[in-house]
Amino acid sequence: MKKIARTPWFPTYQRARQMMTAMDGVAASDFRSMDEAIGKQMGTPQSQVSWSDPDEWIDARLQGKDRDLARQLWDGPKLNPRYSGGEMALARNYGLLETDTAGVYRLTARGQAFIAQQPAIIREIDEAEGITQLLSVLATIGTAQRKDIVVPWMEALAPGGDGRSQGTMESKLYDRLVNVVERGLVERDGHKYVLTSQGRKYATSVEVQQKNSAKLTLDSALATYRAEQRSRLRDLLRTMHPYRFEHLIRTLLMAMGYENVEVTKQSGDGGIDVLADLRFGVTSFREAIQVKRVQQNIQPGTVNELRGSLHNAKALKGTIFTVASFSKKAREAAAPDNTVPITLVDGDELIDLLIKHHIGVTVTRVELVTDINDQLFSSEPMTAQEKQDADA
DNA sequence: GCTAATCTAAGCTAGTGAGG
DNA sequence: CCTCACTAGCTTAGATTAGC
Repeated sequence: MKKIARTPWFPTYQRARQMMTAMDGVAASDFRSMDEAIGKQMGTPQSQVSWSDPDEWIDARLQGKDRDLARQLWDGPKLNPRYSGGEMALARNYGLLETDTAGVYRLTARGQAFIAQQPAIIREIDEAEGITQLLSVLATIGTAQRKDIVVPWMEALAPGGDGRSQGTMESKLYDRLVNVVERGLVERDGHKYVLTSQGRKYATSVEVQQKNSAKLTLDSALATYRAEQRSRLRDLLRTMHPYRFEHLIRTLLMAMGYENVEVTKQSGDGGIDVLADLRFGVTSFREAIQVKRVQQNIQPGTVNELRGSLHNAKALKGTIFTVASFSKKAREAAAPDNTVPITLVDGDELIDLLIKHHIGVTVTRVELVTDINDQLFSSEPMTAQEKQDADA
């Protein structure tokens, strides 16, 4: 899966535009040469080298063409040549700047669109770099510190995480917050970040476009996933050992609130596999359960056999569990007039019960923000009516 | 066509200083 | 005074190239 928010040292778009404009027409080899010359002089944590003031170091540490290019970047757009990696990575990752046959950097059509701030390309990059997801998170949680944002943001990018550590994502988040603050989408007050009305508008417009399609994709993916898990459960139920199956039903009955649940002897059970008591207030009655782990649909004979042995087992009621299904005649036989009804539980219902009572399965709940109340976050002042409602 | 060497992009984290 | 934000540089995974 393609990771969202991949560009390292994610720059502000303002700086990226300046960098790309400055690099248009520069030979890629010249840039590489300057980058290498700088790289060779980088320090270590023990003997640190300062790169914060290019006016100081460009002349002292670079010569010739390297020096000229560094000057070009610094004197004009004030881009520190030491920290140009992010801008170049962005340009590379999204095909904004490419080398021509002569090895010279040229703005592509996409690059020109980006510099002209055309919404389509900006939105595409925002999407791939986790900006839109970040705005959504902020819209949901309101004013927040970075530490409050990072986990929900990671979840929004890749539910369950994508292998990158929280520390990594914290630094990525920092870069992206700087980016959205620069664009006026988010306002920063000390450690607190909050969406501006412009940011809210942008987040909403992106969401309205995405919501339907994203929600549909999610729904269909969930439906497919559920169907796959059910089908797997059904396969396992069909092949599991019959005696294990009886015990599985026993566990299920206990989870459902039955008492004194016992699996009867494996042979000579007169069609009864499990006995259990069901309590109703102060009284309780005995229920006899027949378990059929067979592929074929259950026929009326099985129903009648169970009903016949209820008396011997001192049971008032009977239930048949199967992994398959019941024939039409069997269903008729189960609920005739004047005699004791027999409850029938087929494979589908059984799987529902196992999932509902978490027997043999682990169920994870997924929390989704499915709608955002635009009115509540409106940039317009409150109307008199709204004020009145709020007070009431 | 395979392996080793080299290169590149991106992740990690120590250290420092600001904020509450 | 402690926690959090941020910088800066090292390390490493993965891709690419060279050598056999």
